[in-house]
Amino acid sequence: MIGNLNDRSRQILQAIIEEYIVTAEPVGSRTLTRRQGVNLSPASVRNVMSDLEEMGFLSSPHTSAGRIPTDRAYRFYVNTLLQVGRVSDDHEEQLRERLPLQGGDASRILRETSRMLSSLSRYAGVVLAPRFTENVLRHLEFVKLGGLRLLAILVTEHGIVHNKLVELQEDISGEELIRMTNYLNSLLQGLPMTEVRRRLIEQMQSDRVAHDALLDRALRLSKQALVETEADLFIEGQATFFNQPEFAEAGRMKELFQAFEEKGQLLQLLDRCLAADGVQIFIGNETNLNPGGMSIITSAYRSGSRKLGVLGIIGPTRMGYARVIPIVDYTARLVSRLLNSGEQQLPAVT
Amino acid sequence: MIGNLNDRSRQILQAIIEEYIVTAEPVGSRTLTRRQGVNLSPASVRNVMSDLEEMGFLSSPHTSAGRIPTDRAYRFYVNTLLQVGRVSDDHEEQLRERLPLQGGDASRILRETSRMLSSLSRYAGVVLAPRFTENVLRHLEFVKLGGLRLLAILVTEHGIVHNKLVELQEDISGEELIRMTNYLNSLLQGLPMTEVRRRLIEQMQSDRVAHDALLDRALRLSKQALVETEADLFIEGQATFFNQPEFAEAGRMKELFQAFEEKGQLLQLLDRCLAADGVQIFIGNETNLNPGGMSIITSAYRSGSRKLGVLGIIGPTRMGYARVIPIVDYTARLVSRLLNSGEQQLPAVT
DNA sequence: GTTTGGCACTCCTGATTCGGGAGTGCTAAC
DNA sequence: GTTAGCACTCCCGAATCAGGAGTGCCAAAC
Repeated sequence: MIGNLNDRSRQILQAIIEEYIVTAEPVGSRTLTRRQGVNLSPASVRNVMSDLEEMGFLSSPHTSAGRIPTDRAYRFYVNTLLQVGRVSDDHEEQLRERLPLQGGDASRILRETSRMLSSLSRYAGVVLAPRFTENVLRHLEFVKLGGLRLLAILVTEHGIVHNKLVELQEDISGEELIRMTNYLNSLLQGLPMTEVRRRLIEQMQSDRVAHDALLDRALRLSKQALVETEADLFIEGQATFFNQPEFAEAGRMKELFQAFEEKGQLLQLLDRCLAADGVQIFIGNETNLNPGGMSIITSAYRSGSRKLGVLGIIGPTRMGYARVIPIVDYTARLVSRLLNSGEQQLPAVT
Repeated sequence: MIGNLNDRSRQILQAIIEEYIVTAEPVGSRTLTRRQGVNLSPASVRNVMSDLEEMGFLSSPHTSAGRIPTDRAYRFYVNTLLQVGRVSDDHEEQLRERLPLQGGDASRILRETSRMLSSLSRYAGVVLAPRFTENVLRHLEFVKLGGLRLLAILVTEHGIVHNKLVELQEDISGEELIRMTNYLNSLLQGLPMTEVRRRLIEQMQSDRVAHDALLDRALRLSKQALVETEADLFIEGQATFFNQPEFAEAGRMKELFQAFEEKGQLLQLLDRCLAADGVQIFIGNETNLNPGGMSIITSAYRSGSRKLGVLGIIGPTRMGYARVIPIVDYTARLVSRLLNSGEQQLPAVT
């Protein structure tokens, strides 16, 4: 049934969608004919619109209003009508210039990415930081704090730092700590996190460890430190939703912001996005987000073939897809490069 | 002029404020007399109200509406009328139970604190993480990432971790790195950050360093790593503002959320709060926040006599001060204890 | 047979009107 | 000093109304 549209219907559907994206008002036949590119009488357009409505591409808020596109229409639009261009030179320049933050560690770059996504798209930007478990361990360090508290610091390949507090039952000397750290690093460095866990358990049963209480303790401590933490999620530009008339109603807006604060739904959705390749687009109800009427456009950033995380933008379903898709696409590529190589133009140190 | 109020005026002012805090509607003389505790006729009340208005404690939105308290009234209320109780047992229990997060590092505890502040007060919670510069350095570590990138990790006394990326001009061996790290730690550990900088510069001019290129390099690297980062600020429960009728208007709400996203103003304000002792209250315009009509109640959390950061709540000026002040006060004490000693009930490790 | 003009009808929207309610200030009586 | 009474003000919500934009359908035109 989809795609079962002749040229004229497509043209009109496209015109309606694009008009609606700009005005946020139901589009009437008359309005449409005034648009450049539609050379038909209102009555003809009405016939086509009526068909489109029957096919589920349009709906009317009430009898004598214009039509608005359904989720299905947007889906069709994105899949077959839309032609995506390249990112504009200006946007490209801004991204290349502002993303490689001076002395920025990975989290700061990701947060700034979220800001940039928002400011360029004029919707909200989202960046899901690399899942801890999907990463390669670069370094493991224990730092003694006051009392019996020990801070475990884990650094992944791409400079993402995680830390976790563990409480000791009995004190440990500085030398023991160093020995532990050395042992663990030689054991675990360079392993993907998924491997790390396995290696720990394996090692616990080895002879060497059975005869060395300190090593045993080290393994148990690091197992503690590896408990998965909640994923970091940067959302910036939430306030852009105040510009969208479809969220003008206070109740909707409240729901929206509560969803943003809670993050659970969003994390789930972004996990789905992470699974797929290339630019992902979820439209309206496809997102399963609670206050409906939102779409999300994402792309994974990666290191070689391994996906690190996901970034993109969230806006109303009535969104400038053509404009935004290239931004997301380009940003994902750029961030991939930034996190991987030393492309950052940092002030060098001798 | 302030305090120049007889008993009856005070009683009435208090009644008006408390009524307005609950209803968010201008309070009329008639309404007030129906309130328990006011045994006067509406006409008498009107006389008093008229006086209070002239003194700047009340204002009327228009001729025939009731009166609403001015900032000045709230200030008077907070200073002299209000009697602050203790935090409720239930709240105390919730805080003691949920704040010592399993394996939570300091930032997670602070974020959770912000959430708790919001959920108990039903306003927005804010927590300003310890300023880097106000802290004592516990440990300094360099981790080599891919290429010539080096990740500097700084841990403060209370387990706050900062990290910064620096780019090397020429490669460095693992051994050299260890030597560097050892040297720096022995030099800087235990020093307050303000001292650290001084010590670095002092050391750079010493004989020992002049004859050892590696040490020189180490000093320069750590100087880079010490560039101040923006302070972390956790705001949770922003959506509570949707429940406040005075922010119902979309324009105000938009301004509010933009201010929250931008954080600059808020940081400034919290810095002011950090300067003072005990529970700080800024009312309405005293906050200098952009969308007016907000108040903030804060208290510093500390380590011994040194203040680490500030936490509190932000709500509309029309806020349940009596209810909220004890929450903020207690939370600040609790967080101070949590960050300082090993009071956290973590699963122990042998 | 597609396209189009015409027409009756629907429904939202914004402006206007209007009465009730709540509150005020003033005055005079207690 | 306190209070009852009274005239007046102003907001607020409901009701009304006209205008505009849009629709569906039909019949004529191409």
